[in-house]
Amino acid sequence: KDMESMDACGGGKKRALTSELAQVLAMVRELEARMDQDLPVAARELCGALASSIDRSIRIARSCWPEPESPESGDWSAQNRAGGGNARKDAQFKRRKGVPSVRRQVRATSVQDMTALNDGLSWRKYGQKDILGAKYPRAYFRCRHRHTQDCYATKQVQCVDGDPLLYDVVYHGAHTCAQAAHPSAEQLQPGNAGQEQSLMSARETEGLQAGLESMTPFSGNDNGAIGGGFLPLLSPTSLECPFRSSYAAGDLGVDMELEPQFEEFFWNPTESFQW
DNA sequence: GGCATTTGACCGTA
DNA sequence: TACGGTCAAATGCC
Repeated sequence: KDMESMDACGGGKKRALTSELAQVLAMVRELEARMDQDLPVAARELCGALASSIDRSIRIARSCWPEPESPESGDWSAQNRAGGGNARKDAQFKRRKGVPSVRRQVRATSVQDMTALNDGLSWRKYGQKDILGAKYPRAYFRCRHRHTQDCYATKQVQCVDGDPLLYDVVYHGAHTCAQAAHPSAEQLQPGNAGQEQSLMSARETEGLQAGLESMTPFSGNDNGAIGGGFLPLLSPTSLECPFRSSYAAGDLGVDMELEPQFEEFFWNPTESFQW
């Protein structure tokens, strides 16, 4: 019966679930390796990523085997309705043909933690769009060295509907600029976004965050700060998507959906790309 | 003044 | 034709 239900499930969800479970397996193996190497901090971060991935697997599974009485499954359905379905979003993410893309979901564990959005590379915001059916606008960034070094890497950042701490970050194309040669593999590994001090300068970091902050549909406050805290900037009605002007290091979780050809990248970034 | 962001307009794709 | 992605002029900040 489960298999019948699974058949009723969309092929995209099957693939997503399979991919998610494969990532869980890979992370468990990585966790084993790190424990053997006596790297408790790295192992703890991997645990965060694992938890996020498992959570996503559960959500996907619930969408295949609904639990009507479960408020979470209700939220999931509501999200699908609001967004026109994840399949539509996925299609948008894969829209550009010929340009490899990486979809990475970054979760901040608290409003104090936005380190997950810092990938150590220099981006410049070039646009923002309201997306049909999406609660929050999508911000578009491209490599700062686009014109000087012909680096055509871009990324899109969007707050996930229904989860103010979860951000969809979609990377298109690989960096070909000089800065791409500098980020360490650790920085590009899932879960390590905030562990080491970023190569991104303070101003660049602010730029990224300012870009994200600008996603708010209202702008009544200069910088979003309220008495040492931070104004939630994406929702006019609730404390959602709390982009802020500074952040502290902390635990974070990272979810990823990878194009097949990019899966290797996040686990062996230096081997998969010529930086 | 230089640089970054904002935002309306335009373009390509489905 | 609708929508997402990008461009580029306008604007703001340091």
